[in-house]
Amino acid sequence: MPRSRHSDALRAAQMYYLQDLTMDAIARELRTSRSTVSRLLSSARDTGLVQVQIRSPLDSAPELERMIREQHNVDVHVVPVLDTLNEAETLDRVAMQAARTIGPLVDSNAIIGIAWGATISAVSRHLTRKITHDSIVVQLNGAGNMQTTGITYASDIMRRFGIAYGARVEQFPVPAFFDHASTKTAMWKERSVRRVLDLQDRMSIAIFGVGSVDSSYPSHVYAGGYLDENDLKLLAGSDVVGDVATVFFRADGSSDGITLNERSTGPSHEQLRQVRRRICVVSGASKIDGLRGALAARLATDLIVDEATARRLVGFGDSA
Amino acid sequence: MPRSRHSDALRAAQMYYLQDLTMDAIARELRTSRSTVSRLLSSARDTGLVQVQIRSPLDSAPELERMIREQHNVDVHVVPVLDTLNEAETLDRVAMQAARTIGPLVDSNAIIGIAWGATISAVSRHLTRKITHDSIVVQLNGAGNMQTTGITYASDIMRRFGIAYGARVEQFPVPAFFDHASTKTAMWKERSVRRVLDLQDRMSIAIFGVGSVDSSYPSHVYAGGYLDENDLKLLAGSDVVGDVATVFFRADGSSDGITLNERSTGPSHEQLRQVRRRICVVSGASKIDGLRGALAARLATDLIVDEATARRLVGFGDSA
DNA sequence: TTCCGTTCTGCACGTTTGTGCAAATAGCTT
DNA sequence: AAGCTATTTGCACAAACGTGCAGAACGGAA
Repeated sequence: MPRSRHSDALRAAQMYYLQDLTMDAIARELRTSRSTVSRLLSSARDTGLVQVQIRSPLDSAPELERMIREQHNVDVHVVPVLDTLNEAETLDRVAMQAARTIGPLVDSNAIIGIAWGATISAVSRHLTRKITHDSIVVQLNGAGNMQTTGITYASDIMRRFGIAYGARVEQFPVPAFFDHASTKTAMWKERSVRRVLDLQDRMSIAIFGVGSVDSSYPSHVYAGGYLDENDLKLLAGSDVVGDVATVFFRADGSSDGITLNERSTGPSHEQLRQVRRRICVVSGASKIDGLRGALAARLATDLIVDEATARRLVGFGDSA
Repeated sequence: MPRSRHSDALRAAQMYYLQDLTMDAIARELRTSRSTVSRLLSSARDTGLVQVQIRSPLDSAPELERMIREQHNVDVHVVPVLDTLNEAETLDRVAMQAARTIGPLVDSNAIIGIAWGATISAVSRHLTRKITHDSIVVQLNGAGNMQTTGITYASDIMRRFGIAYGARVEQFPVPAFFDHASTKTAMWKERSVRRVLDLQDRMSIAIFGVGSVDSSYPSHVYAGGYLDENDLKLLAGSDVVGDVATVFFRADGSSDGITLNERSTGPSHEQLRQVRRRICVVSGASKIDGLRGALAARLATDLIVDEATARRLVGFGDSA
């Protein structure tokens, strides 16, 4: 970047955030206008030059967070939102806070696995930039369905992550579900596919939402033409409560004997649990059953969740 | 710490910094006035709940920083200041930025060694709080002189560090220099003194300025009645250019044969070099000779310095 | 309970900051 | 060099913010 532009942004940021000067004073030192300084600072913020972090000392964390942390053994971030907000607004705010919470966790040489979905799509729209080296963003599960190849939707998400972290993007150009398990077996031996699977094996961070069967704001998976009537009947008959990356589970976290999973392209739960950092983003109380299942399956090490859902999770529906 | 006050500050901080809401919107959600939110946020900032960090990606660091980093093998933070500012203003801004730069380096269980002096005193006035557990702040060198015990001056500095990091404070109630080296030898065997020396041995962070002999803004050491005429003559006759924690060195970093050091209560350079993180704060171009010596002696791992002095250090006195 | 000292709150005002817009500048192409 | 487009700049205005002050709420002590 224009050498002087970037270094001015750095100087301005230091003076503003570290020395408490006003933009006016900075403008004079930099011999430019105050508005330019305002813009320099905002560019410093969203190129990740300035990093704002909120560190709630664990021992003074609110009751709610402590309870979830202990009951489910996850690092939890409760996003404060009025429970009167509608689902879309809540999602937006959860997504924004999630994006900023994820930022500091991403490092150079990371391999970041991303599951597509409404929640993660929202997150991808709020990422702040952070320059890393040799990071890779890898898609966790196929996005094709009967109508489309799903490329644009999923790849937009992937691309945004790639841009934000300066990372290479590896798409996964397969359908979400194969029609026949045998096709999957065959494809999984193809070298082009293996390359992606190998990356998934080595990923250091996974980021995903959860699908919930009874969600009133239904996940793409259940509504978007990924499954046919037969599949849906199958699901209904097997106590499935939700999915992570199109791999289904029951309320107790188990997933053995769910035949649909054999045709799914997402990573098995066992494989997912190998990942050091597994970040689950959940917004909306209707996902509560799916979330419970995912936690029971120990799929997440970190949970970012709106306050109302967090309350439901520990049992009390209203005030603190 | 009224439970609700602190947790409101946390919520407000999350909404403001992580969700980009305005204070007005936050006030409505919290059912309070906007001004209260403003105050909540500022308390969140200076209790360390909100941490602002500036991370200049090393490879895009300005020329100046890179040169110093390579020439002297230190992690350097150049504080941007107009070179037209007077010494006092420069000191203030360097001190503020130093305080905020040090913050993130302090962790729980740290043993922090502090040298008193005009520079560190200024730093101590700008520390932002950060809650740690079981940290200890230990004084590196005595502050007594012929007129006073030096207790109040040095202990104010120490106390401020202690408060900022919630750390226990260990003073060092000895003079800056003994009149007789033999007294030092004797005292160094006393258990009350040993306790402090043992802490110094185990310190994980040391924070100090440098004294420079020719400083036009003379260090306390050279002006404050710590040394008598004889001592000063001794110094003049031995090529001394400066000191760190009242231990002197020459331009090449050597300190052998400087007899005054045998009576000084500060840690030997050898001992200081054992410390993992050694942060040197320097403000004012008149300290350049002292700084050069300190760097030659490899006393610092981190250097925080004003821009004008940094320029002099690498040789070009003016513009970039 | 009343009293008094302390802390907290909201208001009002002045200051600081974000941003649409038009002019200026920089970067390319011909 | 001229011409064209894409950025960048400063201005002016509106929005957002910090803070002194006076009154309210709180927390003991008598």
